[in-house]
Amino acid sequence: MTRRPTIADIARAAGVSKGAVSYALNGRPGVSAATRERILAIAADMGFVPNRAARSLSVSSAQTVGIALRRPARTLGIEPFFMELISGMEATLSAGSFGLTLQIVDSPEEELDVYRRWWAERRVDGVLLCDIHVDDNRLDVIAGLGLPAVAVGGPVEDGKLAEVWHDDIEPCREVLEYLYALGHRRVARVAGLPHLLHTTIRDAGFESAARELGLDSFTGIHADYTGEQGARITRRLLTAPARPTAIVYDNDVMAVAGLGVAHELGLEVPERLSIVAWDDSPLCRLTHPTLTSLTRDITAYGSKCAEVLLSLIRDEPVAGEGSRSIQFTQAVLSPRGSTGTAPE
Amino acid sequence: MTRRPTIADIARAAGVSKGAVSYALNGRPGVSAATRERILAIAADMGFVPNRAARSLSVSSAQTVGIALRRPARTLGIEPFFMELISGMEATLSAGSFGLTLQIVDSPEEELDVYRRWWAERRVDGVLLCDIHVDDNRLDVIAGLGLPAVAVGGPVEDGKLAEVWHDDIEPCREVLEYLYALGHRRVARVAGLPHLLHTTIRDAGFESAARELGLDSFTGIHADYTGEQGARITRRLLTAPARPTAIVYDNDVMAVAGLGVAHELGLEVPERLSIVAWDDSPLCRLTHPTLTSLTRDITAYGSKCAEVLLSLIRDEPVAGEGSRSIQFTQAVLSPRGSTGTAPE
DNA sequence: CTGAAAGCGCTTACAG
DNA sequence: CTGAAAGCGCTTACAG
Repeated sequence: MTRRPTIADIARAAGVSKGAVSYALNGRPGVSAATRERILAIAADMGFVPNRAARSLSVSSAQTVGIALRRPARTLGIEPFFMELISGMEATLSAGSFGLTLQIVDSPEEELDVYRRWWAERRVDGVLLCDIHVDDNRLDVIAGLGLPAVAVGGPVEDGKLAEVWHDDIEPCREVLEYLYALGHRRVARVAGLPHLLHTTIRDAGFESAARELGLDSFTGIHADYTGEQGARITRRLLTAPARPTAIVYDNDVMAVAGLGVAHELGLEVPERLSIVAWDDSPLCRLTHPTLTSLTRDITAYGSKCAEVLLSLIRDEPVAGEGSRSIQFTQAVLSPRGSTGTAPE
Repeated sequence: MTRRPTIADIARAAGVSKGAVSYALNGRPGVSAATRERILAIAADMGFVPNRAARSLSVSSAQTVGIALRRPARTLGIEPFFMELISGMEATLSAGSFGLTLQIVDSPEEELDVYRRWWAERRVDGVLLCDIHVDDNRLDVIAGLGLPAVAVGGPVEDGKLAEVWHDDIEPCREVLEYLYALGHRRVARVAGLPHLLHTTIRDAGFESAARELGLDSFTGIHADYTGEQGARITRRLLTAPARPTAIVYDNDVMAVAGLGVAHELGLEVPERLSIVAWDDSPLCRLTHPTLTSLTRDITAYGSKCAEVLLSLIRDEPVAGEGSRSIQFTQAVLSPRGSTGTAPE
């Protein structure tokens, strides 16, 4: 167990004051070039790394960002979305030498408690808010604390928090127009949780596109992103009279489950049923046929969210953006094997 | 932006010294019951939460545990394994009011740098080591630092680090005996990365079980856990002469990809090909047919690893364990739709 | 049982 | 340009 050197050790070795060491290490004026060099050399030689807690206590900054994830562990596990998102966030954070603290919570109340505690403990300098709800009370609480935060999703556009979102309306239209062109007139959608903001946005987007195209029927049923519900609802849809010829899913997991049900019922995909997934994880290329899906770069999205949060924390303007409501690249359709012309 | 109260504020309000407040808050002797009550009431009233950095600096403990994940983001995302593992760890850590710091790294060198930096910064009190390799040099580095750590996997049994592992030999035997009983004589395995310790253990386990059972052929091919490689190798296996009648995969993702290839080649599962997955994530129940798999409770495994690490950090004996090499419940076979009697 | 003081390892005004 | 000192918010021996 090696001893960890402190600035006092360096100061002693260099024959200067602790203050001088601090100035030299932080590239601030107050020491001559020669002294600075000498101090830096000694610090490097000793393998000096500043004690985080001491630094945090002095500058009142944790150099850490927090993320609280709700969802039950089992759901989180299978959703490639979150790991990809976190990977992207983490890459940007560690490039800015910020750490990421992760906590998994069971309820909205617990989540708010975590934010309050983090803030009170000064454990984090900011937070990344996932799964934005309709009338999300977290925004008020966090804005009330004065804790820098970025809403991962939206747009809420109430000005309380910074947000990074993508247009979901246009992709809805793109999907339905594509299916329409393939001859589909009865389309169903297995949607996400109804209280999530992006679900309601997609609800509206699909509804209006379906109306404008004049589809014979468009049914939307809300689910919880799990394979179980995806399978159950698909089974119900496919065994009803006048079943849909195409189903659009709000995530990849439910789409894979839906494909399984089609196999189970002996309905060939895409000959007798077309399937479209939202979120193009590797999961969509695992199946046979591969799944047509709405692709977005989730890792890049996570990076962007982290980048905006760092700007906020550093009190800098967000690079290249005029407002705190930032639109990210929208999802685009990647046609694959699971979609084809509608059966007559 | 509310002001965060400090012990000085409480001391002033209670008319006592900061020391007394600290004793009262931490349940230590040094204050009368009456004073303690009063201080606690005032603290609660002010919504006092101790500043983490100040506490850490005093007691020289970060109340935080670190985990560094290697793998490319894309692979991490789709592997349900890691999110489940992290969920389990996090639950135990937050129950012990420890935080979890997550960093994703690109190379073994970077990973070691992260540990060294965490240690030097006193940013974490211990680390959880994933993906234990054959001749894993991380064990030496971490033991050298004197950083408390738990190896998630093993057994390495060199005594350098605490470890939580499960017997992989017996499950290998269980799978092959099961397939043998179903009449399978030509079995293949799509294995994990060859430098991972558990891969080599399974290699040996399968080899010896195959020999003892007297299978006609047992082929093992190493892969990288991705769907792409799982699919490619499966395609190669199934198009070769004297193709196997059953394939065992080292993870769920490759097994799902393998099932896709079977569909693609028009080989009915399980009539003409049986498939077994290792690690029973919800992914295995998403497909049709559902996948027979080796089930282990990964969330509970993560919890156990965190529990052992907390014991180490607190310098307590590990509850109910005699040594630092702890065996966890082994995986058991969960037969589902993807396995059946061998074709004649 | 209680208070005043020193210390954890940094940063940062403030004098020389 | 440099040094001595105070301060961040806790904890903890040490006197009374």
